[in-house]
Amino acid sequence: MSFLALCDPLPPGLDSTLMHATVLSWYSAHARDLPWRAPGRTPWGVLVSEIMLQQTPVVRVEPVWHEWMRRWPRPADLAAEEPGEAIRAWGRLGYPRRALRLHAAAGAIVARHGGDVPGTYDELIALPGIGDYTAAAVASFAFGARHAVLDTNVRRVLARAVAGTQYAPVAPTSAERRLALDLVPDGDTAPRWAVAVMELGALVCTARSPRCSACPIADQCAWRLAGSPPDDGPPRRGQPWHGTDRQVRGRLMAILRDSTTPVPKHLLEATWPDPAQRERALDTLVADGLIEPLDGDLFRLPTSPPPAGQVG
DNA sequence: CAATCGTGGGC
DNA sequence: TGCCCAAGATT
Repeated sequence: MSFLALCDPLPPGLDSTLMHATVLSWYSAHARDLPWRAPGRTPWGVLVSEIMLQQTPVVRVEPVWHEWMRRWPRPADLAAEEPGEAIRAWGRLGYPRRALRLHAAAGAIVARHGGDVPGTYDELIALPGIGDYTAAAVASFAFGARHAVLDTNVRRVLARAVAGTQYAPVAPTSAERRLALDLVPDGDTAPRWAVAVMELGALVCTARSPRCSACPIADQCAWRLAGSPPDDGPPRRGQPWHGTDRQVRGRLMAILRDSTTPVPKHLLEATWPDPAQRERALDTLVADGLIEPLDGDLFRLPTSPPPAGQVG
């Protein structure tokens, strides 16, 4: 049983009121001026930003987000577009399945919700590509709901400040969820608290070299008060890259993205020397609905949505 | 539940 | 240079 699991509802000695005040004050002074946080933001803009930000840094997302908002200011605009155009406009953000799922989510928003992004967690998480984090984030940021918005930043801040460990567990635990929810203040401060903790993790309480000297809660941080002990958990495995199917898929997608006309298969052969692996990558991309095979050994980005239920 | 799924920048 | 990491979701 973990340290957190022993604490109900909050760890003894944790002054959550002080933590709220300190973090919220810090956020007022240091929050980044991001477009999806601007006063005129729409729920759709928030949703698009959250999907793009999954595993992708802010600096790379910003220009693509602007272009998407310009082209597809409402869910219905994207839904009316070919899925391949969403994939193309995704550019090099990575994980292009997100673009396909976002396109499918736009369709579902039109079909189920009259074209308006739904405001509840349950409705949001039912959309393709939206999981626990994104549903909570959109419900909170765009609609003011009270949720535990548990992303990698928040998990790291709470692991350090409250649990006293350098890193959060590999996967979110029920104890983490309960702690995060218990810490969300009541009333209309909830969404601001959520974004403030996230921002603290992104700018100060970073994974590798935390800037504790600039941290507003350094004097409350359990990890720091314990002498910043190194993580004692199992080593975190990095994902292999060179030689993997992901690398091959990436190269194939790059070619197809950059071509507005169907690409002959022989032009794809230059991407990878191993024919078997190349074929496998091509097959899985077709199966994923990310590319479309045509007669005559031609391939292109998809012009019509994959069969219902396939995107996911 | 562990594996899979892109990409590029910083240290 | 190679490794680690970035607002996860899905099966």
